[in-house]
Amino acid sequence: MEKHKMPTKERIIEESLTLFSIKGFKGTSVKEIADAVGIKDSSLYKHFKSKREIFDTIVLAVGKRMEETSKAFGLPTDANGLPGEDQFEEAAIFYEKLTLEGLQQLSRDFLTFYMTDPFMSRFWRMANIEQYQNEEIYNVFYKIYMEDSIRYQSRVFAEMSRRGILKDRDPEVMTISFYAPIFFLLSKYINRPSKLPEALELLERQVEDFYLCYNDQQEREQDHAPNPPCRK
Amino acid sequence: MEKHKMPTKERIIEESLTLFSIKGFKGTSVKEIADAVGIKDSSLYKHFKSKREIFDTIVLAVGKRMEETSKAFGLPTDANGLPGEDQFEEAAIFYEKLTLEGLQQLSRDFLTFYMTDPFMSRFWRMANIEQYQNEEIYNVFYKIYMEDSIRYQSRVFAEMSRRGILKDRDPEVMTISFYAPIFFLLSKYINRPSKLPEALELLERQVEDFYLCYNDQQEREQDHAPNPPCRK
DNA sequence: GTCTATACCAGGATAGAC
DNA sequence: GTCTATCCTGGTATAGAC
Repeated sequence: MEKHKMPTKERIIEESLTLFSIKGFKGTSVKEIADAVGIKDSSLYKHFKSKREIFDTIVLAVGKRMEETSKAFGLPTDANGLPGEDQFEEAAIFYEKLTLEGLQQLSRDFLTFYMTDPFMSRFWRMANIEQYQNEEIYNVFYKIYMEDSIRYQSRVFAEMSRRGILKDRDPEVMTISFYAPIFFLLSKYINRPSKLPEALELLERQVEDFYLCYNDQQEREQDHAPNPPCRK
Repeated sequence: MEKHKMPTKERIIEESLTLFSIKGFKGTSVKEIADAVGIKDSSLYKHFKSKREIFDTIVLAVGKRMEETSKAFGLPTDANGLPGEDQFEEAAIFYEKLTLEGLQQLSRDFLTFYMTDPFMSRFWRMANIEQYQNEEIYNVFYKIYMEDSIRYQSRVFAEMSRRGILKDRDPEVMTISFYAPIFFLLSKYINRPSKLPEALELLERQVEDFYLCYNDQQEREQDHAPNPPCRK
């Protein structure tokens, strides 16, 4: 464990996040945090001037962390949740991946990341606990997980429909069809990281079916005879 | 308001649930509850012997309430989450409804119920807050919303595949495809009941698309020429 | 930057009058 | 079954020695 090499301030953040993500802000005492870090509660105030400040620091840190990592999944990176029109090269990464294997890779990485990344999984839980009480957390949680992702991916999927990669269906609906199962599995398994394989197995079948439903190139292997849509 | 006609004990339950669903158990003080009810905090102990007892009473009450109402949606009603084999007449209600209109009705009712039912919407939030801290709540929340629903509906959908109403796809996948968007919308809108129409509009499109993907009777109107599956 | 000691208050709960 | 008064614990935070 290199934990003991970490500066105390970071260790406080670390242990606080763990505790907040289980017991919530109110449910966690300063003494518990101090105990976990291995110092006296009063010493803690040399690093932060209040318990609240620890919490706020975490929220801030997550904001930064998300921005860094969101690019890895081709998610929007600026403040209002939409990439500039000229940022669409990033989206191109998506298009490349839109074979079944690419989609599965992407969704698998996404689920694995949120379930196992020590920072993100704890933040998910903390946000879940605090969302109704804390305006800022609510906005972050709601915006990141339920609005930005959907809005951005809708545009990607719309573009893919235009290119004939996906069927010509409502892009927002397709996005939710793709994203909601991931969100559901995340909610279900976030607290049981040991069951990640089970979650991934389910996800794989889910994405396979998504592809069956919405892929518009059913004869790709043979590379001819573009089929008519099932209906409409 | 007939609130004032209610016995004090019920009013305590009532106000506690509201507060717990926003601030959590730890975040809610006995004084806050008493204030909301309109009595002194000490008086509260004539009705419950501790704050914990109020909480437990709510959890218990919800358990009962759920059992009563779950039947309305054809959900399982016994302890282990599966209806007895002889209970499958209940499921028949499902089959009847499995026109597009029936499915939309069902999902609409479901979402509306959880978002607007004063008891259920608050319980959802409370369960969400307390799930990581409270074993019992976790089990209830997890079991009801993420396991029982899926397991039961999977069997219904499997039966429907067998009858040629739905395509012959993985029943569990179909169930999650149907259920996850509802779960997602519930998570997104549970705290914003005024946006119910927006949620319902999204849901309608979602279910319509589900039907497009999985219904196996694409030419029902004409009642002939059963089509081959899109693939496989 | 960690400790001990302490101030201070809020929250849960009880006793006893009415 | 509601009140006032009170107890006690535990939690946040500060002061000051080392």
